[in-house]
Amino acid sequence: MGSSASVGEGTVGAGKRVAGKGWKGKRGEGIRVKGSDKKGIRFVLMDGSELKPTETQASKRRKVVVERTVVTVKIGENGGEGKNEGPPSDSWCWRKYGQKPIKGSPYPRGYYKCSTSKACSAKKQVERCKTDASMLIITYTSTHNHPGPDLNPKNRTRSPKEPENNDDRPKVSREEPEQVKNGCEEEHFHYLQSPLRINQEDPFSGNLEGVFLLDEEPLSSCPRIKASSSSTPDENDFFDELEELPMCSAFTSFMRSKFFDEGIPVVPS
DNA sequence: CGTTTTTGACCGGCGC
DNA sequence: GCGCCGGTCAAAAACG
Repeated sequence: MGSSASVGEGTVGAGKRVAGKGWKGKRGEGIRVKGSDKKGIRFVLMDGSELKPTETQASKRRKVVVERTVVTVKIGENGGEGKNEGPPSDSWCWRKYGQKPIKGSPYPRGYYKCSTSKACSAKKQVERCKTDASMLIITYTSTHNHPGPDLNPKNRTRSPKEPENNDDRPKVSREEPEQVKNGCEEEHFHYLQSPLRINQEDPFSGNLEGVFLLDEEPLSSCPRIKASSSSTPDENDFFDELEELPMCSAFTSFMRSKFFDEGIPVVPS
């Protein structure tokens, strides 16, 4: 399926890259040494500090204390007029470091790291909604530990690689000729859902610090999504599942205003 | 030339 | 205890 799309865009073949040439065997020589520290999983605390598996109870539960913010966006079908202001959440530079097919989803998930600062542990995962390819589900993990790029367009001197707009999707255009030809579709997606901070540790813990906790994506809370996207039975099924999630419009409204006002929500310290 | 992307392999957690 | 799956790393290639 060379039609894999952007988020996952996957697919190798799709791209311009002539993979297949000498790509194999690169690691087959046993380069990877078991036990090497390269694989260290970092546990980022809500306050941005990091803990090493070996020195924290987190070693037992990887999801602990990992802050996550989920944003659902719709790839604009049109110019997305006013929305061009752009997603405040992505004024950062992201560098893709991996991609993996996800079970249950026809689209692969892309993994991005903040490239603004090497020391920054901020990451994000971008995947397409399994039921609606026009929708992107972006999950931000950790927070930026640096000032970050200036949100002012005139001051934005981010990486030369990224398109100067909403860079939620760093390079979709490179391998998604089909969409690209339509213009700037991907550059004008709309936010359908406010970002939500998810603390996977324990939804019931009292350690909220003003942060809302959710168990799943908030799609169900956004009527617009259903209204505009529900076009197939599958989707209904998909949303049906989500409807079980506890959400309230007041909450989303709050988050949305907060989000657009501050950009990427940062953990209050 | 430097940076980013691509992609297979590896690691570790979790479920059964 | 085993297998599955998600997440991350790093080499090589491509892009600007």
